[in-house]
Amino acid sequence: MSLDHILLGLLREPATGYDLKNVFSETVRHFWSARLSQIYPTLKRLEQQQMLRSRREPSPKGPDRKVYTVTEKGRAELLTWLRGEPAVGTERFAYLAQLYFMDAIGDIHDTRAFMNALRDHHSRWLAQLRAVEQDIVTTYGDAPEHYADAGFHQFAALRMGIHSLGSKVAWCDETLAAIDRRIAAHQPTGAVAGVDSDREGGLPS
Amino acid sequence: MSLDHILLGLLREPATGYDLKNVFSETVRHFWSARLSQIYPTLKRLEQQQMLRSRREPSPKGPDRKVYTVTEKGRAELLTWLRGEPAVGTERFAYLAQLYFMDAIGDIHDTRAFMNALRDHHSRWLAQLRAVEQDIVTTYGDAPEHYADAGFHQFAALRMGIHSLGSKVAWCDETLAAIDRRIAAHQPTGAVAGVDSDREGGLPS
DNA sequence: TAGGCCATGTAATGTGTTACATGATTAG
DNA sequence: CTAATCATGTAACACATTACATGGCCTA
Repeated sequence: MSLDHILLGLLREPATGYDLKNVFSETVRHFWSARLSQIYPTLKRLEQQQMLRSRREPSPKGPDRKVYTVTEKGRAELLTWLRGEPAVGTERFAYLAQLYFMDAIGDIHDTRAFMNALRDHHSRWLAQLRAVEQDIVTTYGDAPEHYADAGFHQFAALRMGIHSLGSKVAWCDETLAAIDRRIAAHQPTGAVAGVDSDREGGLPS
Repeated sequence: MSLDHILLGLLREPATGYDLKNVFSETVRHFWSARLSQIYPTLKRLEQQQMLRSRREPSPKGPDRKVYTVTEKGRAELLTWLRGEPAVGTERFAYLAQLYFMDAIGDIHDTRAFMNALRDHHSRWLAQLRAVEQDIVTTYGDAPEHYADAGFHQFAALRMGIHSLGSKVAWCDETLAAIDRRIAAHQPTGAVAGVDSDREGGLPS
């Protein structure tokens, strides 16, 4: 149900599906992904449910714009969601699933390459978030407690990304180091292949 | 597509849907969630696609068990997925979306309660993972580079959870402290309500 | 004139959740 | 006798992705 609420939240001011997609890719993308082709039907449905209202406007460039506004009912729904419990427990990390089963390949070098790619991905993303943070701090100062309400909340969400990605980069480094020790420990002794590749050798739950 | 692959990965040994659900809730649950009612149809589909094969067996207790085994095709599919790029970019944090828009409530105390609940959740979960880690270290030693292949990979996945949750607890603490400074800065001065609650006052992208 | 951006969507398919339905065995 | 665990699923609905479809305006 969250895309519904995100769109309601984003519609502080009237906007079109296209506008929302742009705002999305500038901000919300850091913690949520959605395609334009999902946004349009969702807006349509929210209008049917009287959460939104729309009017058509001519556009300077391109076809008519369909501008959406939140109704009272929509705002009430947004507030209900915001006042509810934190929506936890649905996190899914597909790449962790890959790592978890990666012993099936039977070559630790594949795992190394995988972790390297992950490190790279996370550290690029972290750099982006840090740049956004720098902009904010430069413009608004480094005391978020004095930001406007919206800014304060948005900054807090940004900080979570920075903490979280930082810890993931650290984890990648730790794991890469362990992989290297593992490779070093096995390679030079000329150990018999398969000695350690027992697929039954999992961990206890 | 990932539940498919997770089930293929989990089926190192033949097992039933019910067995898989149990293993799931003991291990994979840390990074993926799925209900039994999703597992059954998925197994059925994988069998139709010749990734799995099944046979019926009488059960000591309860109805017949339907035991699934991975076929060559299924194993090939698993390996293809494992050798692919890390599956990143689909992370969704519904609670961050809530926080991001929470200024709409207009009361920072709601945000405080929210962050507190979040801290609580994350620190409980962290404690669980640390307990699992303790068990492993006690049983297998503290040098994961010497674990068997499967254990090594599983331990690495566990470590990511510990890093990541630790950073989230730290983030909650940082944010709670900022909230408290914000409350302290506004409360005693008797500032005019709304002075800081300009909903236009977001952050630049 | 070619490619990108503005701006709208639909159709088909795939994935996931919730609720419902059944029934035997075992431990307290 | 009651509740938990074992063990199977279906049906309806909700949510998301991919591919397809259209077409004008602006810039290089």
